Amino acid sequence: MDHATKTEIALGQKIAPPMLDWYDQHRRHLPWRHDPGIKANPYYVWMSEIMLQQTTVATVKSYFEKFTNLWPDISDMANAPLEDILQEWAGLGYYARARNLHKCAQTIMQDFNGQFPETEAELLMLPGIGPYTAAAIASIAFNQRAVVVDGNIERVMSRVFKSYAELPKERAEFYRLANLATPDSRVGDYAQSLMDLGATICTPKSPKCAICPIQPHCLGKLEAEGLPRKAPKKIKPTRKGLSLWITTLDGYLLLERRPEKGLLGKMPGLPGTDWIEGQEPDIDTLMQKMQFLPKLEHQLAEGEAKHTFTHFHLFLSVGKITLSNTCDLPHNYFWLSLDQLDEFGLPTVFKKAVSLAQR
DNA sequence: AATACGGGGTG
DNA sequence: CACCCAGTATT
Repeated sequence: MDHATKTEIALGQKIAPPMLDWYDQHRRHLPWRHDPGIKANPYYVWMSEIMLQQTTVATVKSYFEKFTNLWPDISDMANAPLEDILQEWAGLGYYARARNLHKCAQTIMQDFNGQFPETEAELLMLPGIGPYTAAAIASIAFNQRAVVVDGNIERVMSRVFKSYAELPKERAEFYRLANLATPDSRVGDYAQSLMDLGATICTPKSPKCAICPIQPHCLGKLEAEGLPRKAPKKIKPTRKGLSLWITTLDGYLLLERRPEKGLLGKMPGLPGTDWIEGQEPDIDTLMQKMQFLPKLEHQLAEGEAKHTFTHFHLFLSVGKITLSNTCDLPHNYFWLSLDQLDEFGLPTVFKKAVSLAQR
């Protein structure tokens, strides 16, 4: 399983010391990052790591501040209604993270007496915590040796060891290399130093090898920009859909709560058709679904909202309907006062549709 | 092993 | 526009 050569072992051991020195000198202040010598707040470490999954530091900062102000500790988060958490998560994406955040907080209150488990294996069993996050929390919050491997660290390892392993297929090879480089002490600082390095110096394009603290040991520096090797991406198909902007004369907008599973699960949104590849939106089926409304003739807003999800492009048109007043609704629909719309937490695709309807 | 799952920033 | 990002859960 672990067939490291003596050369690999020797190289691995050269990485942590200069990285920790560099971290001590260049450590960035981040809202969730504890000062040197101060104990980490596991709740902050957990919250930040969940938010940072596939999401940049710049994007996360304001969300982290908002969440820790609204819910200062794990019991506050566990007791909050899920709808409130989704409302505040809106715009950050990957909404299963928010649902799992809530579930995880409740699990920790019920099964762990409100205290985070400190081992990688226990953390791994919690909702929303996978191999990366379990290792990150164990090392950063509890100073346990754990092999932390994220996209940054894969890139740094591929370059330092000049590995031609291809992502995502050979992810295990980068774990093996990262293990060779992981020290036994200050593991949390070490993991964060590598991630900072990947974000600022060992970048995907135009890496700044000239100022890299481990450049003297780096085997791949001459071909850094070509590493790591990655499988070609699939092309995204294009889907089309129609959303409905249904308002009343007394100033309410019709919204629906989306199903728990699937895209934008449990988030609020404009009612509309399914989003389908290769055919026009199925308006007949939509109108049958909206039979509870007194009037169904819509007027098409000019243009389309364009939005790209992880695995498809969307062209969304908007049909406008004006009703004289509100009416009774099925349980997954609700009226929102237009006064509250601007600060209401809608997924970005629906924010775009709203701005189209309001033009 | 492959696919579903957001959105913003960058070159 | 394509690529990237402090990945996880499901199939």
